[in-house]
Amino acid sequence: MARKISTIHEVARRSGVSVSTVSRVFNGYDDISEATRKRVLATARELDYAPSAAARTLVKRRSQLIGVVLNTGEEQDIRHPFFQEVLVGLKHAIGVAGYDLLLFATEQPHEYTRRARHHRVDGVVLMGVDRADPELRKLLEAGIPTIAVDLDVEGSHASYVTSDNVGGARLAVRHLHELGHTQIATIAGLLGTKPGADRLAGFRAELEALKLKPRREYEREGDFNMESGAAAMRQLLRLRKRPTAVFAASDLMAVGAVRAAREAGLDVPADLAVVGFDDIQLASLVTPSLTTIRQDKLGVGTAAGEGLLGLVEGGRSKRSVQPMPVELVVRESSGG
Amino acid sequence: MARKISTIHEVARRSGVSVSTVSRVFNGYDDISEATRKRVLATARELDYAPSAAARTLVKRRSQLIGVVLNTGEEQDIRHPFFQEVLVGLKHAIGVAGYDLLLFATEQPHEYTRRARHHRVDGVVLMGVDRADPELRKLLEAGIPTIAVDLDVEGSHASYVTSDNVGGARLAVRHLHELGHTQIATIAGLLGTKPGADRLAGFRAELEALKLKPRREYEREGDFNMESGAAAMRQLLRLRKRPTAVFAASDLMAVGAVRAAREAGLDVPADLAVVGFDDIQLASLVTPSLTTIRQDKLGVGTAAGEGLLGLVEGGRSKRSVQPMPVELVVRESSGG
DNA sequence: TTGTAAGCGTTATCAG
DNA sequence: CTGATAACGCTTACAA
Repeated sequence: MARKISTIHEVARRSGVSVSTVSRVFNGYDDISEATRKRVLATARELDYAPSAAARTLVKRRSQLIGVVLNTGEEQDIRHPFFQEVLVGLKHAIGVAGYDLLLFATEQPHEYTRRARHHRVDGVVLMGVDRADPELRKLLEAGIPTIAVDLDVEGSHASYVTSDNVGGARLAVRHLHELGHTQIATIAGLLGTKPGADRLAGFRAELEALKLKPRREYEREGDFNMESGAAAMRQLLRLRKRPTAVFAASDLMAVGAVRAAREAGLDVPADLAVVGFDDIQLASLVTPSLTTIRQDKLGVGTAAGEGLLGLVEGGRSKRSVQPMPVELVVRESSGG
Repeated sequence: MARKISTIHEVARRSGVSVSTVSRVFNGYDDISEATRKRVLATARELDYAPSAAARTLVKRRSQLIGVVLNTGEEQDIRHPFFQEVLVGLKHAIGVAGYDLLLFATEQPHEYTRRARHHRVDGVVLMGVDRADPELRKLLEAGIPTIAVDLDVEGSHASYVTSDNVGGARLAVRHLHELGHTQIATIAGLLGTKPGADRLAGFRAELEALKLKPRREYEREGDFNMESGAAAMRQLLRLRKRPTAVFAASDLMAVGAVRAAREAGLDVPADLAVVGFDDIQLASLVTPSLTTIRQDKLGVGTAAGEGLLGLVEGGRSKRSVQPMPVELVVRESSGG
């Protein structure tokens, strides 16, 4: 039933011109008489003609496609609403520039460099990719413009975008300090990830800036998920000098921490102040609502898209990596 | 820096065979001597050869690409984690079959039929598309295999997938009834959408099956979001004979309803039992935790992918539309 | 079992 | 301003 797709030849024939003329019209050249342009456009509309992306890619050697690697780990990443919003921002940014997104789906574990070449994508966005992924090196070596999210890759054709994790962590600690807390602990995210490491760094930096005594036992590593937050909190509560405030590197861990504290008979925020990170939807809906550091997820996606287009079109965009601004959102859990 | 992409000709030359032989090897034909196959594969690996998708698409007239229309409305859809999970399921299902996803990003409002032809996608998945979208008709007429999510399109090359909304609503009502409730209200979703309409239909059907008296004033329409749930609840509470239980057609509306009830001084579930729909992440994390109808979002995505591949590869898959099973998850808000 | 050659639908170069 | 024509990289009869 699929109506036959019409080609440039038909448009040419039906409007009495050559294919090159049609091609020129469709590529916006201006050395075309207004009359023929109109005629061509008209018959094209009649035939519902759409140029073949494949043919075009073949000769122009670029596809107007941006490849997206979205590692949806067994369970973890999927649950994280983060990527969805980033994707929306990305889609918008590259859409206005006339590109479409190619989401690599084929299951070959991590063969994305080959697939990028296969489709001749003009650039690649990496999301949820592990820094240890061996494909990463291959991709960078291939010279394909690349932007990673939350992973610090750099090179002449590669860059990354991430939120201001250090600044956000400092904001959180400062907030707690202003509330009078001096025994502030942290539940860090996976330290193998850039956000995990940076948020811990920010935590330490602000402690130092505030001249608060750093204590190793006040630093616990989680995996960004709720259960790990609860586990870490239980350990913190076992300390002889337990913290009165805790900065969790994700909202989910913060929720876990709150639960663990309550199970131990503590009141949040009266006995324990908690600050999270991300400002995911549930942050405002749990009880107590979560004070947190808001990431601009849409903005991260937009920045990734624009940064990538810079690399793709403008040659290397020398613009250094600018972390995306974050914002402290005060709610109940910190008692602020 | 981008290393030149090697072509089939180079592979052919370097391994001393013709291009057609290389082509045969890569297309898995078996009329190739084991010796040459090995040789070809070896040099291909050496050159890091990846066949050109564009060239292949041009001659085979199919792209191994599935187009995805993901309407991320100004705010609403984005916030809904639903699509992310469906996308993951879809990606997996079509990935194992060797397809990739093409996410239409270009901003032309709804020109997706043209874009589908432009890229010669083998099929299209529609998500978040409005039933009134004029492009919808064009797409179906174009004869491109299409599967919609939560939108009942049908045709020789089109079908859809959705959860068992009617059954889910009935489950919810029955649960409330078993708990002793007889004054059960509903906060429906947008009735212009398939899930909204079906959940209301299920609500009514179960009421009738249970021989409960239907009351028009116990039916309120929301828009799936929290605030609309709260607003609807406030109205329900104003009735002289207020309901003792309410089935909300989304978890977000259920949360809104709970809040409104509490603001009115009612206790949930003691004074009012609430059941939601979806089982999004926050359902288990709010207080009280939400009794709800769980949708298998991943399953919806997988079903969409498999159904589409059926249409694409097997010709029209005559399999009638099977709603995806849902499940009652009992938590605190219903007092169950 | 393998090679030759004609497309697939565009764009780009070169004439006119 | 417009038309031929040679690529672009691959698949597929058709030969050998």
